[in-house]
Amino acid sequence: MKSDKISEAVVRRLPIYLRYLTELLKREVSTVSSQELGQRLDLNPAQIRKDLAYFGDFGRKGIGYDVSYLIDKIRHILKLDQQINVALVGAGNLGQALSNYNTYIKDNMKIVAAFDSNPKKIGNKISNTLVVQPIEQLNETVQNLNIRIGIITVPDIEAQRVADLLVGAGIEAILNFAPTILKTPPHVRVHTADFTTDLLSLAYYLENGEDHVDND
Amino acid sequence: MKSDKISEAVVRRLPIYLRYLTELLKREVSTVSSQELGQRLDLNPAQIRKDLAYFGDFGRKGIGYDVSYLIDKIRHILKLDQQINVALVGAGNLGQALSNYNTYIKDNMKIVAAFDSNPKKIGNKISNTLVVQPIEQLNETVQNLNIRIGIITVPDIEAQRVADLLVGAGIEAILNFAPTILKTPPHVRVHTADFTTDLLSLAYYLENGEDHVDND
DNA sequence: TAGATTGTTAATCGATTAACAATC
DNA sequence: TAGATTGTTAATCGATTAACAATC
Repeated sequence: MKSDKISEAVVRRLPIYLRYLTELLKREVSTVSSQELGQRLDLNPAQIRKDLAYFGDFGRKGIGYDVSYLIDKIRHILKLDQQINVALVGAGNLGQALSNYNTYIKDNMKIVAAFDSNPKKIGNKISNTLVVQPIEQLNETVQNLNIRIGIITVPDIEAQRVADLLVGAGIEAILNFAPTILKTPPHVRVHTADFTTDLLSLAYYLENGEDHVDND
Repeated sequence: MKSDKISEAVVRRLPIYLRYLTELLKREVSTVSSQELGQRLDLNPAQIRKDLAYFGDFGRKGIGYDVSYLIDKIRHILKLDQQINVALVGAGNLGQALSNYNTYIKDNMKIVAAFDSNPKKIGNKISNTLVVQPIEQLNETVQNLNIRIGIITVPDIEAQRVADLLVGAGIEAILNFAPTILKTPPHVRVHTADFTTDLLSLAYYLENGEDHVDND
């Protein structure tokens, strides 16, 4: 077992392993090799072995990895062996879309509260179980329900203000869908899920429709 | 001016520069230095200078970058000086959310058609201008409207089938929101926008709520 | 001119991949 | 035993950062 600082790149691959392993489990596959994993996930087998070896000796030489055992281990590493409560701030279209993914997020991570600042939206049901609360109630609810992660799906201009609220309420991590670089204290982890960046950068890779000249 | 192979990391930063520069333009700031950009965007100034220098000498020593000029240049690099048409496949909650972002995507990239396989959704209006078409019409519409990018917001199991359809219709790039590794020919660029990965990996960085023991 | 800031080279840092002994 | 596959070290590759001459 190693215990250096684990790189972000490694951590981001863990959920990808977890998802595919869960699929294998459902198909009652009991063992898998780094080779097979790599083929399916478009990753180098050595990289997969190395990633996993950071956390322990989970495999068996000559055999591979026990699917069910590895799932348990990764879930533990990701702290998903306990339920993690999540707050959604912003009950617009995107927020609503995410709340419906609750079913997919069967990994012990659950959106347990939704907030919006628009009075018209307060009291609305989004998804089967979530009722939109006024944002003024965020602090109290976060503490009562032991919410540890916040998802921000509000418009750009409100994002920083919401982040401050979440941080003030004691949240530990934020998933930010607004295209803003949030300023947060160092103990709060922020991941940015900005699809406009993904989309616009795609254009770069299009075939040049126009002339292909090197103008200065 | 350089002209090696540009790394993916560089290309992904271009839209980030573009967005902030646009904000500066709106505020009538005419010049900006790599230092200021770096501060605001949480990036190393040297990295910003290097990124931009791959494409040309856009700055002026002792002065910085002309905001308006740099915007034009980046838009050109990203091929956003022409309109890029986009198709949305999957008119569920997420697809609907994205179609409303059309206003935000003022950068000449526009969702011009939406498709779904669910007969109940055909004919529905999503966003102000988009009417959901049956997926059988995808091939024809993509060709008629010169659509070059496809966004996949269908359930996991349908994602690969839809990708095949898009590729068959001659699309050049795909933004995939389904948590599936798509198999596509090498000339088709695929970006994955999988927020479940972002969300689950956040859990890793939470403070250990449980005991902090190194069990084997 | 003096101060500021670029473009670029060299140095550093980090991540991926290859290779292979250990061993099931 | 022979074949397969891990865990890990070493080699490679690529990306970030520091430093500075050029110059506005």
